[in-house]
Amino acid sequence: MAVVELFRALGDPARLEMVRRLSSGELHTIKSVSKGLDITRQGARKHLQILVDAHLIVLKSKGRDTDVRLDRDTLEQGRAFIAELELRWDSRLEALRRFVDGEREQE
Amino acid sequence: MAVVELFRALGDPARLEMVRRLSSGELHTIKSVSKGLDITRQGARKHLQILVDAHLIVLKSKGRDTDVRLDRDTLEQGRAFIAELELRWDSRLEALRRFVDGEREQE
DNA sequence: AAAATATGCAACTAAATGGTTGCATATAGA
DNA sequence: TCTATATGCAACCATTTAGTTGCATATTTT
Repeated sequence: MAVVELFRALGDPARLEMVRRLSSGELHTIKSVSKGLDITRQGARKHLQILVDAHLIVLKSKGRDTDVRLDRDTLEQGRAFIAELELRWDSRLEALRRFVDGEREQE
Repeated sequence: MAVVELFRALGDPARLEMVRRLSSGELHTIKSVSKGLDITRQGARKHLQILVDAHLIVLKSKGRDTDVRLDRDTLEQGRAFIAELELRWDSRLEALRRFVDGEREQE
């Protein structure tokens, strides 16, 4: 299930921060999105690769540097997955309510 | 940031399956929610503890067994976080569009 | 052409993770 | 009361992960 990889990719402070940065404001390169994370460039690069593998970001080489952009669709899949869980949960409560109502009718 | 823990907790096949089970249908105990996951009871228990620590589930001892229920609020926080990212992303595109329009006006 | 910049890739290490086995305990059922 | 069931807890192990250092390469800038 691809959504597991997605959540796993988001489940790290450095990577989540990167995604946050990418979601807003300026265009980013590997350099800029990695800045100030308190890890080496190579460390940051590994995190970026994990985000790539989870299809959360796309890298595009552009001359000397590499542009990084967020893949909104993947983000949306994650959101939809959670929404689905919530929906199932709500339906479950609804079913329970009906069950209880049914019980009452038996009285 | 608590949402990191949440995503990390969801980023494992066994745990995600547990959450899926909990989201729908029947009431669950530690036993039932762990059934058929191809790991030992103790292994499953560790996963459940991670879900507890991430506030995704709540355990409640009830006689011999322990009820497990999903915490919808935490799920919702995760969904809201992603929604926020998407919103920022969309605003960013919007700002870019306005920028491009501005450029045109200069012509 | 030389220097600076942005990157890639591989090898290595420490710590975290996912899993196990083994043993103890409390409640339910016969 | 005896047995079965559902659980807790700790120690241990293998693998993965997050991080590093070191070196190579391509593109800009001066």
